[in-house]
Amino acid sequence: MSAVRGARARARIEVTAAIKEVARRQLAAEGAAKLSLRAVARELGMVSSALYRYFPSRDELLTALIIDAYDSLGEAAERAGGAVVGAGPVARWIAVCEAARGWALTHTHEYALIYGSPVPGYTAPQATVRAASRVGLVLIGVVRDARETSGLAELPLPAGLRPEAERMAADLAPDLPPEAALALVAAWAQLFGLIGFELFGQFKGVVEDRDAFFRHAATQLAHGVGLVGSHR
Amino acid sequence: MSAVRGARARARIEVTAAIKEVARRQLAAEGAAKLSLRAVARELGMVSSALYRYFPSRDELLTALIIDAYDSLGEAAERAGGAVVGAGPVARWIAVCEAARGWALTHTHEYALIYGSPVPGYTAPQATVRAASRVGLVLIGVVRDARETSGLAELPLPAGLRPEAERMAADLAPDLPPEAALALVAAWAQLFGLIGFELFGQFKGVVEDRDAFFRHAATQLAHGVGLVGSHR
DNA sequence: GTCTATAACGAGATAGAC
DNA sequence: GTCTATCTCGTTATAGAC
Repeated sequence: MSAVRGARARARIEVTAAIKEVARRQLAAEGAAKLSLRAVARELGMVSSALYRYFPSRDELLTALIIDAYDSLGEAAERAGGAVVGAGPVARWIAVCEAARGWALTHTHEYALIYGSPVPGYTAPQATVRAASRVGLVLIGVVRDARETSGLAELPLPAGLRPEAERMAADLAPDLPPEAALALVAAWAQLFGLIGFELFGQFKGVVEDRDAFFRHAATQLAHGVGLVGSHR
Repeated sequence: MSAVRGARARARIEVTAAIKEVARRQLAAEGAAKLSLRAVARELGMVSSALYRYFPSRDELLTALIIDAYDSLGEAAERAGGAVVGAGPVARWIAVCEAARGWALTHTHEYALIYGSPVPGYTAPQATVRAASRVGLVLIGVVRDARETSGLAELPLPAGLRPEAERMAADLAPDLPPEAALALVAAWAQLFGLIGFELFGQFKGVVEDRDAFFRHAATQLAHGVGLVGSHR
């Protein structure tokens, strides 16, 4: 009985994974807007109605793909942040940024899914928020650790932004000073500006040595959030 | 004869404009991936084959929309940069950034078209490059002027990046020091990271006072490219 | 209980004959 | 330029296999 349940559960997991894999291929070929349950079913040798046992709607399949993408990126960032605990905070920051960029370069279409144009007619449910925040949390962690070891540089905080910055800090990192939370959110967005521009072709004809360019920009971002010290 | 030609030319311009306007509405409703000449024709009461007299293919229509979007954004940035010539360089920089953000907030779908995920199966032709560079040129102009008046702060230039930075400067702004060109390209990408995150919903639940937040981030970007002085 | 297959719906796109 | 026949799609109801 429980063995049967186990077998069934295993089969279910496998089919679910196969569906998502094929859907990701479709994503790459046709884009998220044209992701079609029928085409996925066809490629799997199933009938479209059978997919509804696994995903109650096309939008739920999209949501699953989005969450998977955020988690995959988040895991890459977390791994990178954990692998260099011994190094200085700037080096750790750069490692996390480079992990995010590396993931994006090897998962172009999943990146487009989560950070590119919204899919028309689809609105991301609350369920995606947790996964979406993972990279940001890693960056926060780097700054938090740096504060305890090397210390943080002084950061500006315009009077008008103090309430906003304090709310941000309360929500995201209660142990950090508000100006650090503020700078972190900005750096977080700017990081993905760099990655997106490279990925989506805006650097064509402009930036040649993209590895070195990114490393330098990431270093500047690190300084922007108050990290200090050599990046070696 | 020439009057007829004039009338014909005028009609052609009007129809072309109408086609693009309807196409932009489609862009908003269905996304660029699903932009269909047939649907545009239907909405105009024309037959799809008639559209081919104006745009030889769907891709050419897309290209026209992309160039229009870049030009519209570029014009907004240029106007903003020109309107505050008297002010300090930081204020000018912020004005240009805010113009870009303002345009993006009021032209969400056109923004998605040019800075969002690439349209599957479409590759932008060389013809889009000129229009795409306009915002960047305005930012370069602000730094150029600042260099002659208030001067620029010192900027870092890692040894390994010197060749890249010199090539950038040669291509984009031969009168600027290489480290300024480097910082400008990074700031340019980061600016659109901020705008894209706000537009595409990444700031939901994170940034509340978005006007003030953006102004602060833009100020930091200004400092990042070496601009100095008050932002009043 | 859990799954897959058949068939159908209403809507929309598409190709080709006329 | 119009019409029609044939495709696609998401989704549901239903019936039967394991």
